[in-house]
Amino acid sequence: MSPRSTRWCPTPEQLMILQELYRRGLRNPNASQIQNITAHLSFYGKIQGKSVFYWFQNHKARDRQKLRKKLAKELHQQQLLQQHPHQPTPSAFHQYFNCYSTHRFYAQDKLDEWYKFIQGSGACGEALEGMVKQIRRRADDLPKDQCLIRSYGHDSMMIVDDVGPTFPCCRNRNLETLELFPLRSPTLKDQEATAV
Amino acid sequence: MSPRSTRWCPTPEQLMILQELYRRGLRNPNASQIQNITAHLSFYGKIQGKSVFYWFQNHKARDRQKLRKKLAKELHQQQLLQQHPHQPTPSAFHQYFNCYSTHRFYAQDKLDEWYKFIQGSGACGEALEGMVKQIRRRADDLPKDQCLIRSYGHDSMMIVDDVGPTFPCCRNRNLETLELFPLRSPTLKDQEATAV
DNA sequence: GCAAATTAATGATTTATTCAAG
DNA sequence: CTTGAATAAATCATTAATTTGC
Repeated sequence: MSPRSTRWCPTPEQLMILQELYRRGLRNPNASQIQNITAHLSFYGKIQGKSVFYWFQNHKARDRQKLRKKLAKELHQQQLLQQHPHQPTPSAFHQYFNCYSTHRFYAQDKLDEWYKFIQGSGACGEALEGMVKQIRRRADDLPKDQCLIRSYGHDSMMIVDDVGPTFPCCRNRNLETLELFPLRSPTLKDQEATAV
Repeated sequence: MSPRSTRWCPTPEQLMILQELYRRGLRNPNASQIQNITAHLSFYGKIQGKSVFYWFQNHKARDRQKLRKKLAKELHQQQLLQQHPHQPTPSAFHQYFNCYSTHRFYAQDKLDEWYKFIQGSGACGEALEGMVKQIRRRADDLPKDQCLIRSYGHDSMMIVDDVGPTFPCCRNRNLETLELFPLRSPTLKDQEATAV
């Protein structure tokens, strides 16, 4: 690890300003514009002109990329619908399972549901294979009666509940056992974050 | 439709335990930690793992948010005192705009007034930024010739309604000009305005 | 005092960003 | 550069708390 980061770390204010400028349509600031913006932003924290330049480059690129992906996906969805109007499609599965990531808690029966869904989809692209593998991997090292897995997607979900009965041992414990919880000491990242 | 509550309502004991864990530095409990905590907490009342997960997410986020706001306010206050010793401060604006427990109806010219005030305050705290965002968002889908803005309490939320020809003063005004108000300072505004 | 109206707080969800591995 | 995993931010929704008008 390098002792000092050489990389620009935008403050919330700086980010807000940049985003606002972008939102209003600024895409390719010229030299003097960059200078001006940099001057303003430096009020909120150390910053160089190149950072402003890079920020707009990156932001624009990623914006476009996102848009392209979205359109491609929609198009693909439509095509699939036309071809196999009543079968679960890979992209449907993708939407269902893999849109974006969040920590969620799912019970075993939800897992089974997913397997069925994958099977029913009749699809076996690489993406689905990977997903199946992931599910299996996760499921394998989970307890039988309740599981905690990482999952994705929009759908409403089954949550592991009633942990009580499954842990009779805890019933008689008192608060002292809390001492046993492995308390993570704040990481550097956390400290930075709270120090902002 | 379930008539009963679906949302976890922490008991005082549960809350105390969670807060204590947080105080000791626990921020992102992993799966097994969550399971453990849930088991313990279920001794004091019904609770699901996801609630523990969410609690830490929310608590951490709101903790940071509070801290950020405080720091930003202090910093901003200082800056204002140094730069514009006799200009309206954020708290003055807050008083002006955010009187408790009133809802008032404002016409377009009032909106303009607010923009000017915000502008004049030279302020750029989160609260003001949020307000500008709100105003803009609402204003965007308003009819061109009339508007009605309703403001609620501390949180500076504004809701815009269409109320028919009640405010003749607004009839000929046009919201587009709102977009042109400078975000932070005249120079910035000029830049992006030309860039659009 | 009380009940309706309204605000504030916070649980729950979704979306965006960061970060690192391949 | 792409992708998956982790986290943070933004937002939605419900409940608790507060205020207000009678």
